[in-house]
Amino acid sequence: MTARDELLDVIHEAIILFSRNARVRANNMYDELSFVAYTMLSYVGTFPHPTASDLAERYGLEKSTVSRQLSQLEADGLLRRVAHPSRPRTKLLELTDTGRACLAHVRQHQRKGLQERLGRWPDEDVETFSRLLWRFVTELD
Amino acid sequence: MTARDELLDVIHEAIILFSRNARVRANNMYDELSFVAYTMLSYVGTFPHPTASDLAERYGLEKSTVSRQLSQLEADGLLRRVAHPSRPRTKLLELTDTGRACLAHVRQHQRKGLQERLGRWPDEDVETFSRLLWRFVTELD
DNA sequence: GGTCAGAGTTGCGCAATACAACCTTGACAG
DNA sequence: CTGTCAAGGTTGTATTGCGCAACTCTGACC
Repeated sequence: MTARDELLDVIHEAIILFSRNARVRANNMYDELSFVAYTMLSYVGTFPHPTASDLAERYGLEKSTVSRQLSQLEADGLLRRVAHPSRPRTKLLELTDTGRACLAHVRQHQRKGLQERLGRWPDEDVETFSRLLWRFVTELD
Repeated sequence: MTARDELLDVIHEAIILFSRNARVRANNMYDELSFVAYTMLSYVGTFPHPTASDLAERYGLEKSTVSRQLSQLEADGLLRRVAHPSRPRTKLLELTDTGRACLAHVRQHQRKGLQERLGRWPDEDVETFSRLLWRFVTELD
């Protein structure tokens, strides 16, 4: 086993801890939103007027899954599905005011949590970590 | 919003992608093991003769969840629950030969996958990423 | 001897997800 | 003009992972 292999194993174990962790902490992210709910709201907040299919593609989910999640969010008054101006079967997603407020609130909360977690990290490490982590998650061909 | 806040937001979005990703890829990790199954086998492989409670604590899971997963693994012939020499109600976990082989196989596969994903990363970045990621996931007080 | 704590297991229910079947409507071939 | 098809979603059904609460043992301690 090469030195690089050992690094890969550390990364792999870290991924597992990471995922478990995320799953556990996910559902009390902030007790107004579940992990999935937040994920979707956040996407709509960042890329205005996406379709359900966009979401499905981005996160590798089934369209049925996305559909149901969106129904829930709509029922909760956090987003709307509005008709596409030209394509009739297509619906565009947009946040309601409540949704926007809720998102901002949770984001604030998240940022604070991360800040605490990285409290003693020097800026330089945070910068490096952010860059490498982002490269890692988007490195999918 | 400070520069650090922006980094935190990148990290946060990366975490989301990461988790979604992990969840999706998790279940066809290698079609012999589920994500949870692998997680537990791997732990037993690394820290010999743990108890179910050790697993629960490590991964922040309910003991009931762990118990059921272990039953499944035992039924599949991948591990055994053997009596603790002195504490009667306690059971120690150990891999069967099949379990060990299966674990080695999946690990090999994982390593290859990671290697491809990080193919063009210089050793130095892999080293840094490994170190920071590990620090991050274990930074939980 | 009676209560208690530790380690697990089981009953029950929920949430996220996939897969497959279906609906609706525009587009395009003949 | 009609028939087939693809795009975008929704609904039926089943599975999986998980938590909470109740329960079972069994040794320990007062």
